[in-house]
Amino acid sequence: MDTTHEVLDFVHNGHERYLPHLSIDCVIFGYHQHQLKILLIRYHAHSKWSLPGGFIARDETLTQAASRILADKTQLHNLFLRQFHTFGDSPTRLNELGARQVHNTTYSKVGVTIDQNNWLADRTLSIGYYALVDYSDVIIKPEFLVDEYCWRDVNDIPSLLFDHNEIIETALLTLRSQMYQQPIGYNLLPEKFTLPEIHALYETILGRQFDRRNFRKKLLALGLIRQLAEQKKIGPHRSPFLYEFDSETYHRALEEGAVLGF
Amino acid sequence: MDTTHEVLDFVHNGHERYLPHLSIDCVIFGYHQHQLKILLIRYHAHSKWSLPGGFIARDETLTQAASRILADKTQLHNLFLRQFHTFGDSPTRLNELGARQVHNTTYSKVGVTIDQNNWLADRTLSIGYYALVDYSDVIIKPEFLVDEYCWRDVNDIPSLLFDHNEIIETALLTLRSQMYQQPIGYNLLPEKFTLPEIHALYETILGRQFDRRNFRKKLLALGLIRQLAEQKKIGPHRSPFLYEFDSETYHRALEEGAVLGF
DNA sequence: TTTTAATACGTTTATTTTACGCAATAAATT
DNA sequence: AATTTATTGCGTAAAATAAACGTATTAAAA
Repeated sequence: MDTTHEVLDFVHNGHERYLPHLSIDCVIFGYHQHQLKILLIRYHAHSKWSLPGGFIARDETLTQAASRILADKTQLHNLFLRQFHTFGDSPTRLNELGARQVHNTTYSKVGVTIDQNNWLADRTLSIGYYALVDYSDVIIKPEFLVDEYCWRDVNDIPSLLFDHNEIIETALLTLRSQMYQQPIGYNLLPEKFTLPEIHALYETILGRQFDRRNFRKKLLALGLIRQLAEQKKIGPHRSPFLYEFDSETYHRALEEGAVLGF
Repeated sequence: MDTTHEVLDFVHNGHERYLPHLSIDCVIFGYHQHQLKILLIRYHAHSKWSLPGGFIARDETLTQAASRILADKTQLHNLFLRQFHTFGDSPTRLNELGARQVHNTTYSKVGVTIDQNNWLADRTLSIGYYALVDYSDVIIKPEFLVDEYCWRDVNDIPSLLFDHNEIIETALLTLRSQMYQQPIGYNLLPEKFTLPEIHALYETILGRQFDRRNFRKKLLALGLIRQLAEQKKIGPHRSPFLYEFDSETYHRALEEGAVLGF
């Protein structure tokens, strides 16, 4: 939606294309060099930030909808994306009047008022998805109704609209718990990577430290990674070896789980 | 809904009370004496069985809706109940014509046809919840539109309506994975229970064996259970001691997780 | 050549898990 | 009353895993 005309059409006829009462909210975790951030957006004329989200088209699957919304925001495809919870308990979701006021602030940009009968004024449950991206790869495409974007550190999230703080909390718990069981987030590494790189990835996402030497032993023992003959040049220090994933073990671990057990 | 009149009102005016496009499906696991079963229902005039489910009232939270639906089916309250996934990918959910035919078979009982514009004919996503009950406690209340009920062993589930087989598969995976992390299912035991009782509970739900002696050591080491002075009389064999939960450790384990690690 | 800061590749110790052995006991059987 | 049977209680030894840590190697700069 890039023009006033498109937004007006969405407000008045969106319910023909999208399912009402349901939205998707995306917690997009952005990892880069020892930092884990979340993409937030600020809708027009709002002071509070929100999670990026969208609606489910009537003719697409739920997974397609989530992928499309994620791709719209990041311009990236085939990202790691997982559903984690559906939110329908918060008072801010039940209070239609409050939700309508929030929408009216946003849509004031196109001079339209969401009345009680508008489909956007309905009570809406939200299906939460989380994604993992390298935030240095993301190119934000400005959206008509969004004033600002930012990457905020997971430990420094401000008070957000609706129940979005709770959504982030649940997403982070899910991500961390799943990362202990499955080889998640490996799409954040290049094809060939060094031990310090994958080590930093784990430490950052899980928010704790791992002994370098035990970490290496564990991944090798699980057969998840394979050491290559090549080394990487990294400035003034000893050159670390490059590793690659053993794709068979990797995919088996994704399906059946491979307990890291640190 | 017990009468034709109530059903007709539901078909024609249900969208005023309930959110369209969304349903809740409940996988009700029934445990009893070394058996784990799932409650299935057969809607009027159908050959295939389904999961029990329902809709979300406009003025209740998602959790309230799931609890209400579960209580309606089992006549039991305060059961262990958890959301596990929202389903919106299956072709049987996207194909509105197919879904409408299924509804028409059911509602033929009251001589009404669901037309294309009826709210029940809309595409519907389903939020999956699972519950754990002692099936010997359950008193099924007959419903007007349901011809038959049954408890089927988890290892012997027939082909069900829509994507309900997939929903059960996901529920079972979730239940088992969560049971390794948290003290789940303890509401299936009496206040004071014996080691063989809790041992059988774990073996049955997780579908594998645990060494009796190591199992006891583990639960005691975690501080989850406390041995009492009392013993239980069990016919012709040695009297087992009774145990109770340490409620502090128990609740901490529910929140923070306590890895069983067998 | 020495220094610095990083990686590589161990070894040792502690802890946890797994596999069993065997005595105790309640009631039925001889 | 002793024996048998099926079960529970409690322990120990071995194996596997996790945690802690030592030290040589290496790349480049001082």
